[in-house]
Amino acid sequence: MTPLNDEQLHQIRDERREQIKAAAAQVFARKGILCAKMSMIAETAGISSGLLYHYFKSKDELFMSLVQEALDGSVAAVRGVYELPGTPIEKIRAMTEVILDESGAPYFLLVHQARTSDGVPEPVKRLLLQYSMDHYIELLLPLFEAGQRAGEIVAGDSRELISSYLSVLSGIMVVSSYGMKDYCIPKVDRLLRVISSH
Amino acid sequence: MTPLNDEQLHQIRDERREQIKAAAAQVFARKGILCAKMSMIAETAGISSGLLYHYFKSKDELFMSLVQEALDGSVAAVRGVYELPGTPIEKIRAMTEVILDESGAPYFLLVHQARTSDGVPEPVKRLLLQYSMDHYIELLLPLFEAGQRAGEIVAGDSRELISSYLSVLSGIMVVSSYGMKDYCIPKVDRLLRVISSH
Amino acid sequence: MTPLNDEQLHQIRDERREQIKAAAAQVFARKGILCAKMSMIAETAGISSGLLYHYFKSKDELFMSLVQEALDGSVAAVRGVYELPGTPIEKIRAMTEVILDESGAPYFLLVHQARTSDGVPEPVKRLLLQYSMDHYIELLLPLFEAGQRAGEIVAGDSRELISSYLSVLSGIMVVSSYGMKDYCIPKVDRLLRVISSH
Amino acid sequence: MTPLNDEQLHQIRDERREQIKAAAAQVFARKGILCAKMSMIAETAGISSGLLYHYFKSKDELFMSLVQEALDGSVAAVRGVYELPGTPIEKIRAMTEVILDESGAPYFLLVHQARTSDGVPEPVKRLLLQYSMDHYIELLLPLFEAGQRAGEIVAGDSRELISSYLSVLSGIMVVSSYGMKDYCIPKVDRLLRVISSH
DNA sequence: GATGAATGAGTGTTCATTCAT
DNA sequence: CATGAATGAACACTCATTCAT
Repeated sequence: MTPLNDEQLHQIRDERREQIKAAAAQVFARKGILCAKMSMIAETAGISSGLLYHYFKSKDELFMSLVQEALDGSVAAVRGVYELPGTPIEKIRAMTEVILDESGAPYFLLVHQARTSDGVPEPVKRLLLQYSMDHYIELLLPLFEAGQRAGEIVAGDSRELISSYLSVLSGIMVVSSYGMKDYCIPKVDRLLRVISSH
Repeated sequence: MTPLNDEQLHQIRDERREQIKAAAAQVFARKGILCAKMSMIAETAGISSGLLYHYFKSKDELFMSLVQEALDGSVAAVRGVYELPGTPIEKIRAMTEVILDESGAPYFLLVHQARTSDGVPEPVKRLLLQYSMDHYIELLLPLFEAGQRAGEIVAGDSRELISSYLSVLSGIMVVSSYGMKDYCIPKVDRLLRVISSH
Repeated sequence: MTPLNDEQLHQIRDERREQIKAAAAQVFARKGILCAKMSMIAETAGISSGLLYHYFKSKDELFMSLVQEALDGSVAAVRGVYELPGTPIEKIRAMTEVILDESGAPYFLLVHQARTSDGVPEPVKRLLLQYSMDHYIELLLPLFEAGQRAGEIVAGDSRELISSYLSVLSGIMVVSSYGMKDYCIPKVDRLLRVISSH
Repeated sequence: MTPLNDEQLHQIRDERREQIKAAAAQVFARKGILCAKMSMIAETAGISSGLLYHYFKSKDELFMSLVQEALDGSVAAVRGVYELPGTPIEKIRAMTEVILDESGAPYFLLVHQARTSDGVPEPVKRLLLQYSMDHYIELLLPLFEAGQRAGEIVAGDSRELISSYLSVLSGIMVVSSYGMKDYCIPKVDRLLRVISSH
């Protein structure tokens, strides 16, 4: 009796969800929650605005699901640094390249928007508290300390060093995420000078 | 009962305009054009929203006049770097400190918003074309080249160097402009490592 | 694999229609036309919302078919009062009990909704004109007049008496139809006092 | 400097609020919260829909303020019964006349809608708990008991008697509140028969 | 026959802007 | 000059209805 079997239906739903999430990530990243229009997300995704609500209960829920995913991904990416080959500074260089690789830009901006915009729903705020910058600093601490011991990274307060480096990277990501020619993404080697002992 | 004379009226008018612009700069910087509400600007300025329209024809005009001012100011500030005492790198260090000094943050953010937000009125876009990053690069070129000749600044493509440095500074300004504990403003010395030859 | 024959199809169709009408009566009675959602009717009936439209062209048509049925049933019920055993007042008492018996409540409410809601489609309005309160008064007139002649019912304008009694009954049905503890259904004897001569 | 003085402003605001409340009472009473459209209230009040929101934060708040007022008024009216002249049954007759007087109908319906509709905001539900039917029964208890002692009111469970009478009255109000010729408001004497000992 | 994905018109609400005072 | 009441266009979200499968 069922005209489309469960598997087909499931596949359609999944595809649509991904299609919507991709469109939404782009729009939210650029505009922030308040300024992002659902109609614009729908248009970007190539669907009617009504259909958006078959897949996500509300703008807030859609935003939250994206932020959740971005945060999970970013933690995984940072954790993954330990699997990379090479000395500490080489690992950091590889991680930096991954971060600056523009494919992750929308997600970076998304989290930035979530951290800095008004109108962020309360559940997202709670989520962000769990993924504060300190969280990332702790994740990277062993790596930087190893680098310092190896003489590859300048001596000094490691947490402050990591915080500075991440702020620089975040800043670059944010300003360069708009596809504007005004800002450029510096070469990785230049950025590494901030922390390397040369 | 005595009607105010022209001069007094003019003075009131000027004071009000400044009062409004200060409030608007703050609100626009934090929210972007689209999300900044005229009512919020009025409230911040301590006046009625209706009065806003006696002084500025529209939100767009108000925004544009602020961007104009911020751009003029930033050019003046960058030009001023040549008046600062010391060697090239010392001048750059001083300029960096001024930029990162939070007092200039609202204007910086304002220009950033103007460059990256949607909904920016066409005249503002034209304005920004005249003040592209290249414009600042040209202004700073003699200084950086002098620094390179003096051996204070790493050798290499000076334009690319300046562009990278400005992007890093801009990024830091943007991410740290929200008073969030997540991002930190690195020490100036750390940032200078990006360009200095040590 | 063997396709169902016409008779079986017809039977399925009829069963479905009844299933839908039962669900719809319940939902319309509680919410009114405008607030009743087709999705809610579908869910109550245990079918997909799309299927609703195989059986009823539109919400309005579904509503109208229910109202038609409820009106026909109510006329039949009132006509049936003459078949009941006993004296006029005993017949009326029996009828009152049937009316207040909650099993008929959904249909009663349905007609009430049809009479009082906005958004009632024009054809339904025309239908209701044919089944005005006067129609019921005429049906009951012989019974009440017999009661008056028998001294069981208070003397006076019989039409006004019937109208008052029906209004009281309708009112009770409506306010008590929500399963709320705030309103109670009075004992039949109490209500009969309105018309009985004691 | 202030162009309209506070008093004038206050007066305009009060007038508008009353104008809106009158329109809203009418629309809410007829349609219930969910089906009442703010645009319709605005139209009924003769103002733009935007202006509604200068005076009431939301549909819910508007609804609640009306329900609050209606409940306060109804309690005051019932309490006022003790100030009326005459014997207990005469007081009740007077009170009944006041209730059935159509001027209060919209408020009656409003409370009815609040008690029975879906979509009633939580604060209103809490309000209604405080003004349950039991509340009114307690208010009227001394009066009915006095009537019973005086032999004017039939003996029996007074609370049940009051509850029945109020249900009958409420029902009449509700069904007759739509300005429909189908239902009539019975004469007060007829309704009093429900409780009087004759 | 049966499903549920898809659409689009309509509703509650916000906000830039105007205007009477 | 100054106010805030008033408007209307725009946006988030809902729901009757259609249609491919």
